[in-house]
Amino acid sequence: MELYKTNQLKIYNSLSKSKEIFKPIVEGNVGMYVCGPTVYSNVHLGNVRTFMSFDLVFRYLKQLGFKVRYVRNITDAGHLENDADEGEDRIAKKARIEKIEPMEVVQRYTVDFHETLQKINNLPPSIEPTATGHIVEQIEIIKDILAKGMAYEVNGSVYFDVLKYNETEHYGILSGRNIEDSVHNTRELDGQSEKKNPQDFALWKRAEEKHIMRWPSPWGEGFPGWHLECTAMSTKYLGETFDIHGGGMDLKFPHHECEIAQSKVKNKVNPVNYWMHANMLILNGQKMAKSTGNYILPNEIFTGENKILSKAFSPSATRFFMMQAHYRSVLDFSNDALEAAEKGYMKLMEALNNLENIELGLVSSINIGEWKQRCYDAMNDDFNSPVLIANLFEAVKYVNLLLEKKETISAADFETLKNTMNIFVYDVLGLQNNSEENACDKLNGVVEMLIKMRKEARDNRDWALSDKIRDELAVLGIQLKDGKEGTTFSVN
RNA sequence: GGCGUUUUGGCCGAGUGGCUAGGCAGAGGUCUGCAAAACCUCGUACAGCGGUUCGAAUCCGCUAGACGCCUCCA
Repeated sequence: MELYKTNQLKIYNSLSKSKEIFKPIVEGNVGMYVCGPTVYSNVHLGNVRTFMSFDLVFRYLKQLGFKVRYVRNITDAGHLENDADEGEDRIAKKARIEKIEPMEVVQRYTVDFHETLQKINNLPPSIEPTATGHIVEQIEIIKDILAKGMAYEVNGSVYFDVLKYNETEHYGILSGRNIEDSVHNTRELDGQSEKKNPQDFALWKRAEEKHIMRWPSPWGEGFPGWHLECTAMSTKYLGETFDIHGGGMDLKFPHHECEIAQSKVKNKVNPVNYWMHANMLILNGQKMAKSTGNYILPNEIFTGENKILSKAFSPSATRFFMMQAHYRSVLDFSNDALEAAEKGYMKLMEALNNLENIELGLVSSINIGEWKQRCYDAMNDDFNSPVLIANLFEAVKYVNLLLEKKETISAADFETLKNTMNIFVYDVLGLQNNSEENACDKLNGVVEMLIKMRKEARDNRDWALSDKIRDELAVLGIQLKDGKEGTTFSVN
C-alpha cells in the first residue's frame, strides 16, 4: 500500500497562512510548479536553498508514493531590469555587456545551474520548460485577457489592468495587501509611464530598436512580460488548477500575485491549491542577492575559495547545513555554522557505515517501530527536516549503543532501522556518502606513508624491512615502482 | 511610511499552554597503557514590560531590535 494512504501530510499554505492537510486533486498524483532561475548569472547559494527546499518536497512526496509531475521553468527572456516596466531585458543587457549572443548567456548559465544543482544532489524536475519556448502560449493568454477587457494596449505594449481586476477580485490575496494602500503609497513616477496606474504590470512589452530578443505579436514586435511565463507553462503542463506552486518568499509579491490574477481572468479558477514559499538565506545579516553583491557561490564553498570560509566543504555537508533549518525559516550562513553542520553530518555518516558491524540479537531493547514513525511524523508536519534530523541522531545513538552491546536488536528491527535510515538520509534528505572517496584519499595517504617509511629503511640499509613493505603491499595488489624521481605506486 | 515575519542557552537551530528538541562548542564521569571515539551526567534559554490562565518561552497587548516585501530578485 502506498505510504500516503497511512501518512497524513500537512503543508503550510501561504494563501491561508496555516497548515492544511494535503489532498491532491487526483488521488496519488501531484502536480507541482516551482519558479526557476533567470539565467543571466551564476546561481548563488541563496537560489540553491530554495531549489533544495523544493527538492526535499519532491523527494518526500515521491517517498510517500505519490506520482509527482514537477515542473520548474528556466527564465531565459522577459525579465525586465526594473519595474516601471521601462527597463531592458536582463538577458539582453548581459549579452550586450559581454558582447555575446543572448542565447549564449542563457546557455552558459543554464549549464552552470544544472551543474550546481547536480553537485548538491538535487533531482532534476520532470519538465523544465523555457520561457522562449512558450512565446506562442503567452501571446494566446494575452489575447484572451485583452478580449475579457482586463488588459489594454498602449504603443505596442499590453498591460494588465490591476484596478479593474480588483473591482471583482482581490489583488493582494496572497501577499495580504490591499491595492488601495499601495495606490496611496506608491512613489509618483515621472509621469512618463504609459500605464494607466503604477500597479498595472506588463503582459507584453514593445521591443525598442536595439532590443535583440524580440518576437512578432498582434501588437508588433516585442517580448513577454515577466509574470506571464509561469502562468503559461504551469497551466500548460499541470492544468488550470494544480496542487502545489512553490518559489522563494521574495516572489510572493508581485510575481505570484500577478500569476493568480492572470489565471483567474483567463481560466476563471484559482490556479493553485497550495502555495509554498521557501525562506531566504542570510549572509552578513541580509539576504543573499545578486543585485547587491551579498552572496556566495556554491563552488566557492566546494573549493573553499572565499575569504569568509576557513576551508572547503563538501556538497553534502552544505546540503546538511541547509536541511538542519526548516524551509520556512530564515537561515543564517556562516563558517561556524557550516563547520558545526559538517561535524554532525560526518557523525551521521559514520553511524551509517557502522550499521554493518552490528551484531543481531533475538529481541530488541529499543523500539524501532516507534522511532520510524517519528521520522515520518516529522516530515508529515510540513516537511520538518530539522526534527527529522534530530530523530536521525537518535538513531545514531542507537547504532553506537548497539555496537557497544549496551542494547540489542532483532534481525527484523535491524532491517527496519537500516532501511529507514537509508531512506531518510539518502532518498529524502538527498545526502550522499562521501566515505568511499574519503577512504580512497586516505588509502593513498597510507601508501605514501609506507613509501616514506620504506625509504627511511632503505636509507638505513634495512633491506629486510624495506623488502617486507614492498612485498606485502604487492600481495595486497599495490605495486611500488622505484624511479629516478622517487617511488610511485599503482593499484592492480 | 504601508504590509508581513521574527527575537530561544557560547554558536547554529526545532518545538509545544503544564513533560525531551537536536547538532556544534564547554564541564565532570565511565572506558582506555596514553589519547581519540563512544556512552552517562551537567550547565548557562526562551528580547523587555504588562495581561489572560491553576499554570506561558508557547495566547493577547505594548515597547525595543532584526529581517522580508512594497523595484529585478530564490
